[in-house]
Amino acid sequence: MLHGRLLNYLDEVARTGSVRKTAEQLNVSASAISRQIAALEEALETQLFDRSRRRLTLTAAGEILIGHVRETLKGMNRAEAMMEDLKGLRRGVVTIALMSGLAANLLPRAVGRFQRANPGVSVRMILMTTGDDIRNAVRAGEADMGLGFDFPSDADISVLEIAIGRLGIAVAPDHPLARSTSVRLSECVGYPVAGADQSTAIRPHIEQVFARSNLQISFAVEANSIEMMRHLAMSEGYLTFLTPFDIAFESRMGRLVYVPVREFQSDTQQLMLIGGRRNISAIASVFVENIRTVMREMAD
Amino acid sequence: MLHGRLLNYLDEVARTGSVRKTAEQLNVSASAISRQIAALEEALETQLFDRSRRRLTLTAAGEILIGHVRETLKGMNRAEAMMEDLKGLRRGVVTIALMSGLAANLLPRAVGRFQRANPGVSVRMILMTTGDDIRNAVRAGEADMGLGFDFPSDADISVLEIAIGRLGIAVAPDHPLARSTSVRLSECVGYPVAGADQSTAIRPHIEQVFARSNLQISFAVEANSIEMMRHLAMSEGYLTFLTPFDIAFESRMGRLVYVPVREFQSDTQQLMLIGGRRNISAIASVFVENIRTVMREMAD
DNA sequence: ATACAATGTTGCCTCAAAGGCAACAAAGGA
DNA sequence: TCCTTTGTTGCCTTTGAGGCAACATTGTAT
Repeated sequence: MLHGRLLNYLDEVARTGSVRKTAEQLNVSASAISRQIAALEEALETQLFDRSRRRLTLTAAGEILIGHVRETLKGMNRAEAMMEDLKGLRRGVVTIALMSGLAANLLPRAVGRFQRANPGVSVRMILMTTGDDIRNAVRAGEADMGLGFDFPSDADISVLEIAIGRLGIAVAPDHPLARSTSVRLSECVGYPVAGADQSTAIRPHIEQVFARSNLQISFAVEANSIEMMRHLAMSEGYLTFLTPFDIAFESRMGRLVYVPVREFQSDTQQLMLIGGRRNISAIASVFVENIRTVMREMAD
Repeated sequence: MLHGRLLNYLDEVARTGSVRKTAEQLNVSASAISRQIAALEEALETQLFDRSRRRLTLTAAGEILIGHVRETLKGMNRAEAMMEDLKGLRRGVVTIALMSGLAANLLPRAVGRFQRANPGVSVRMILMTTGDDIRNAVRAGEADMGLGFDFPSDADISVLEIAIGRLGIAVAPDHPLARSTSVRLSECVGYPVAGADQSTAIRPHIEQVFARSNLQISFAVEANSIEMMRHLAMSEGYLTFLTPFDIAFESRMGRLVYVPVREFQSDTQQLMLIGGRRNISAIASVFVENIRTVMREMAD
């Protein structure tokens, strides 16, 4: 099996306080249990049980560990149940609601992997314009999960994965600033800028930082489409303020370059994958794991 | 170590898609990894990787399992870090906010165990009258955790443990109903009843069920103290509506008997242990684990 | 106070299982 | 088509987990 028997030993010994009772319960010898626990304590260089009286009682460190142990055992049961569920249904629907800008970058790879491994399961992607729409769709059960930036914490929403991205500039490889490893905000003025308009979530961030630096910035072009901003940067040489997530694909292709901006250091954007409160379906959680993987890959 | 190396094998193979790369990375032979994974798949009777192309790619079931694997590895790191923290501070303060009624039953045992193992750590118990007070105390950081019934879900609150208790009647062992294993609501009328008053959380539940059954009930005594109700049941022979949690101690001593009521079957009360959103301190999570254990013991 | 029963631990042994090495079949690329 | 690289398998070594019996220690009942 995946997990050694030590986990069960610890759980039962913590529960009964007795090595011999545990031994009888689990059909092993008492010595085996005693030895395994002693070895673990030595490996961790931490006393887990208090043996002063005749019963073994958990120490503070032991309480911490037993929490992890029980969480692990429960998790394994959940996983096994889900895998069992999966054997039946090889078809179904997974629905995800997301911000329009993310459609071209993050999702396609995740969807590709997923459907290659799971033909017969169709994926519905619902593009939305505001974060509130996404949250409502997830809360109402219209979507199994949602993907977007900076969702506020919410009772009926659980955060499945989170990745931080620092706002910076995205420019074509032949742009004067493309070779820098880091730029100041003052270096950005003077170049034609294509910016996100007032309807986007990024805009307030940008204005705030410019105001703090006492710098005046004028946008040569404004748009509510990240897709448009990417093209303006790639083909027309504009400077844009975006995060690495927005240009992941173009970055790999060598068509755009991301450069961090010093003043944006503390202004991070959080890319969040959210789900509803109720238990997610087996096939949906498979898809979740695909997205998680891609998100982690993009965070490097 | 606690967890076998298989966990790391799975994680790395899933990441790289290659057995040989993983072998080099982890300083083991490729055959060892290949065999372990194959053995696990046989034990689970489930294909975890797709070997159709040259690379190993996760199947749907594999995605499920890898989620559990990574959660386990992360959890182990957290636990180790906490245990390390613990080595330094052998003293500190843990603060818990709770409903007055719970003071006499659940907490003393948990506190006793905890302080016996951790002298030098003082425990502050703040008794409060309403659930909202408790939530606010936890949210504001005035208490490390809170214990009470039926907290509504809340963004800044995380549920650390939950135990369900069915409402029923609590009577002295010599009460006519004490020998029943289950009673109907109609059997309860005619006996003198000591009930919780309007300020408590239990009261609405009770009234609702009586109304549904078209039964009229009159309370001979009303009180806002569960302590008082227990004494009325024990010494004066009153019938009270309570949950097993309220009389756990007296039940063990044989001084009160809990009997389920059929009509209350679906009316459950949830005893919840809650914490704030931010990471809990090492010593506080030790205390949490103590309470969890006691809660599980009382749930049998 | 003493004898007894029960507990956790340790020494010695057995055996299963994990790991390493080399060889093999198959798949992808030049 | 040839060659490299991949995952796998057979055979062997080595590690470590488990069983049995004896021991020291602690709590309990007489």
